[in-house]
Amino acid sequence: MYPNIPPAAPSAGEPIRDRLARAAFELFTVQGYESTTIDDITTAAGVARRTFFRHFRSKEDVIFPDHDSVLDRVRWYLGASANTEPVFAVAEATRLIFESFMATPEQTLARYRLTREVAALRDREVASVARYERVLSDYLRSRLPNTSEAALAAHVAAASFVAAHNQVLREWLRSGGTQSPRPALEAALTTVADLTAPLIAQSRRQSSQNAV
Amino acid sequence: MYPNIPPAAPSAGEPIRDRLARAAFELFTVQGYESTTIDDITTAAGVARRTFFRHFRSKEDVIFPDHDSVLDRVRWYLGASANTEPVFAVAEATRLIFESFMATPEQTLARYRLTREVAALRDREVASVARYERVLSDYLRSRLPNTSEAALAAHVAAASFVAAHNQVLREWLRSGGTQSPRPALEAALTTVADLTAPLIAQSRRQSSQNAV
DNA sequence: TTGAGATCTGTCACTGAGTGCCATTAGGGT
DNA sequence: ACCCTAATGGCACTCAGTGACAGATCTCAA
Repeated sequence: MYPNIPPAAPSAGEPIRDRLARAAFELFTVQGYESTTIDDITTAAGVARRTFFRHFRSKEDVIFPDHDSVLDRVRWYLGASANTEPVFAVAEATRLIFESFMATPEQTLARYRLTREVAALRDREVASVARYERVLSDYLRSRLPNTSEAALAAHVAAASFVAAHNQVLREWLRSGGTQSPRPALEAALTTVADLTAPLIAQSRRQSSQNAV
Repeated sequence: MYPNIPPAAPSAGEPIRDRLARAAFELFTVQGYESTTIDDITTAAGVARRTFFRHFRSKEDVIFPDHDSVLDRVRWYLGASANTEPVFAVAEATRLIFESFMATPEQTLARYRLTREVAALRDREVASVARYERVLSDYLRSRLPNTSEAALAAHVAAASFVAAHNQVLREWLRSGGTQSPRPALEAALTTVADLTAPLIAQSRRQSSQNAV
């Protein structure tokens, strides 16, 4: 005799974490994010309510799976790029981020549809992006002299790369993920690299301290 | 006979909304954000719990007062700038945003101290900033041809101005608000304007459609 | 002064997210 | 069979946020 009747949904040897994520996505898209409770999700996945919070920190977390691991990979790459041209390294880091979204296109698309409608999820997405921007600007600052001009250049360059990334990703998402976005990404990265390279180079040269 | 005994704290004719905000700031800084409940705030302000949510949408909202009205002012200004040079208008809009923070310096400083320590508040701050960036890029897009190069230029320029704004504000906050940040802001705006003006100008010229 | 209408507040009950604690179960190795 | 560990179920609890209703306050008009 089993303590729980297994759920009707197909869920053979699928890990509980995946079952929860799949159930959550389905319910969110069908009946909306706010009107889906954790109880709905866990019931659909055939597990106890408490188990949900052992796999995801919050209800929002089930939508944003592995930003942390991507962040770690980006940090690791930049940590190993101490002798690379800074702007080149940041461009490559941006590619890493972009490819992490393209690794699971259908999930990225589903998340995009949700974030367009739910303000809380949009804000969460924005917060994740800000973390990437932070990693990029921290790296650039580490490669530049400790002046406020250099700090400004680092932040502007990081923000520009992230903006380019987002713009290409958004356009791909809006198109429904039809064509490959990589050529557009390369074009955007080239534009931003050409734009920011002089700014970074200039702030590297001057050891003359700060401003105003 | 009064239905409630007035609280010990001085709170004569002060509007309830201000009483709540003041009590919240004090409690947050003394005993931390998470360990302060709405009950703590309303008890300190001498009002009912329900009243808090009539003045603020959420617990976080009490920290971020009037972003909406600032957004409206920025939108209004940009709406009236249909004949201004786009980059100049965005620079002026950035000044508007910056001055809205400088209008209440001590509150801006207190909020900064809180956002440094509480992740939820930091994310909220980031979301607010993203809304400003959105307004700027929407304006730029409205002033540019409908090509993907122009969209990219608009987003990169908007992100650059916002990054410059944030960098100057952060440096002023870190310094404890000692000197006037306006010269640094002007220098940063000049840098970013010089950087993005060619990008915007180029995307205005070409009516040749899109890329890739 | 009085009364009608609108606005604000107090009170209560409720939903739902998230946490702490403990018992139970499953699996793995000895 | 026996431990040991990790994962799950179940329960109780705190707290944010909302809905509904009653009471209080204010304004304006007659």
